Amino acid sequence: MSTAFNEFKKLAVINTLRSCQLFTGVSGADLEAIARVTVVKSLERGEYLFREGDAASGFYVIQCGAVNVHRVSAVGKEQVIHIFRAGDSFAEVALAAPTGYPADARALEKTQVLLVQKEGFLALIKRQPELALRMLGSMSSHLRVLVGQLEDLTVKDVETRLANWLIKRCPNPQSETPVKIELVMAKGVLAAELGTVRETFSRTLAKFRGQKLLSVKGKTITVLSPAKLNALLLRNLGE
Amino acid sequence: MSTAFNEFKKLAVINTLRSCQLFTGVSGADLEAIARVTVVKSLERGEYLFREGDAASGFYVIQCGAVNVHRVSAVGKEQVIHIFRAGDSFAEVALAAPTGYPADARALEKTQVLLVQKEGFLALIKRQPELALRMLGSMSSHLRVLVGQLEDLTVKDVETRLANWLIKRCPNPQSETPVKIELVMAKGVLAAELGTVRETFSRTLAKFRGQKLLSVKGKTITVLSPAKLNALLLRNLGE
DNA sequence: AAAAAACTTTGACGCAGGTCAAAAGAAACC
DNA sequence: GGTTTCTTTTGACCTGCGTCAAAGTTTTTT
Repeated sequence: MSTAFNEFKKLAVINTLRSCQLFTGVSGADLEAIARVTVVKSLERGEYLFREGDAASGFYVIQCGAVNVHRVSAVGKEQVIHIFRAGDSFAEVALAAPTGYPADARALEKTQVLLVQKEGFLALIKRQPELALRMLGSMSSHLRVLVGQLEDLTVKDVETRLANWLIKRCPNPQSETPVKIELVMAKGVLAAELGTVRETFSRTLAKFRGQKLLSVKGKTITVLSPAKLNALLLRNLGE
Repeated sequence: MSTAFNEFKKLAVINTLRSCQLFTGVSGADLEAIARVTVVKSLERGEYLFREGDAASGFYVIQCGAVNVHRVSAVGKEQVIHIFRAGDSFAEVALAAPTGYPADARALEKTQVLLVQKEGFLALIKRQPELALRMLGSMSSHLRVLVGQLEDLTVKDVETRLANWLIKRCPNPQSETPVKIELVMAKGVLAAELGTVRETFSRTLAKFRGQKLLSVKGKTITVLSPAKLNALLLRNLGE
């Protein structure tokens, strides 16, 4: 491999790191140091990045594509923990893990990730406590997401969860003007993310359609009246 | 307050810190430094330590008693995240939180906690990156618990969750000799921790009693044959 | 453009578990 | 000891949602 090519690759890596929430504001020199302990991995659709219990070699930053982090029960049922996309970091848990990864991770499409290797990064931290605080922050936000999921899955019903999901992608939930939402994933994948199955998801969409709250055409969902949907959401939450 | 008394209090604090998983192996000098940014809080049964959204002033270590960390939905339903007891630390998330605490915390009985204050502790970390790594480790294990809960609540049924809970407190799950388990909490509290309600919990106990797997007398549950209960658990998990 | 593969929708059905109501213990308080 | 309050148990009932099966759709492949 030519030196020029390596140089190019390093720049690409640094760019991805910079685009990652986790490293905003980190100096160029530090990013370069991180890049030095980083390797790139390519994944085909459906390929596993790691499985539950695998030795934790580091954490990941997504360059492009999407990764489904989930658990599977003995029955084979898959519980989606989160779907990560370009710029997201995940599996920071690996840094502190004497045990392996606590979940499975599989590419939903052709994906490139950076693996920031555990040993090297830990050495870096010792020199830069600032970095450790960032990791702490990132893990805490993942914790928040999980806590939110817990509530979602146990307290709210599917109708409410879907309404919530839709409203989150409406720029202005008070507005009466229709909003088009383009699904990036297959409907079945979204269903899983919402903690349900294709069929129930489909029915719930149908119900909303019946109430003239939205219209569906392929992968495009049009929320006809965000305000009305939002009202329904609040009503569901409110009692 | 006399100096002697303060000295005594400081020793008690350091002792509690030392007994905490999180700080095993931390040097006496460091513990003392931590104790300096720590304050003691007493709580009556039912009293709230903090509520969701409250400004995060630090994380906690339990000296004695028990704290129920949970979320409540708008409907008022309470989802238990975890019940912490003497020696446990929680709300480490506060260290990295620009936002407030992500959940509620309420004492289940008369309880004393140490509040390790955010600002002071963060300053300490900058001098001792080692500490940051410990926090990372602790948060990662909480994350693991949450991931486990997620699976539990969605994938397994109440019968399986209860069996699992019981088996966990049998010294030897293979054994045929009865094991007495003394409940520390009211049955309703345990039910909530298992993600269900009193009634369903009661019925599930009754079902096990009918199968001669256990007997119940007040707050004492006797697992008549851990081996048989374990078999049931494995069967439930296995297909 | 036809065939194959993958994804969605819809109907029928069953059940785990939540809610309501009422009774019976236990514990706490005067 | 008696009354009040809290906890637990049990029965009756209802419902959200998962499963199975079968018919469309859409996308991909060749």
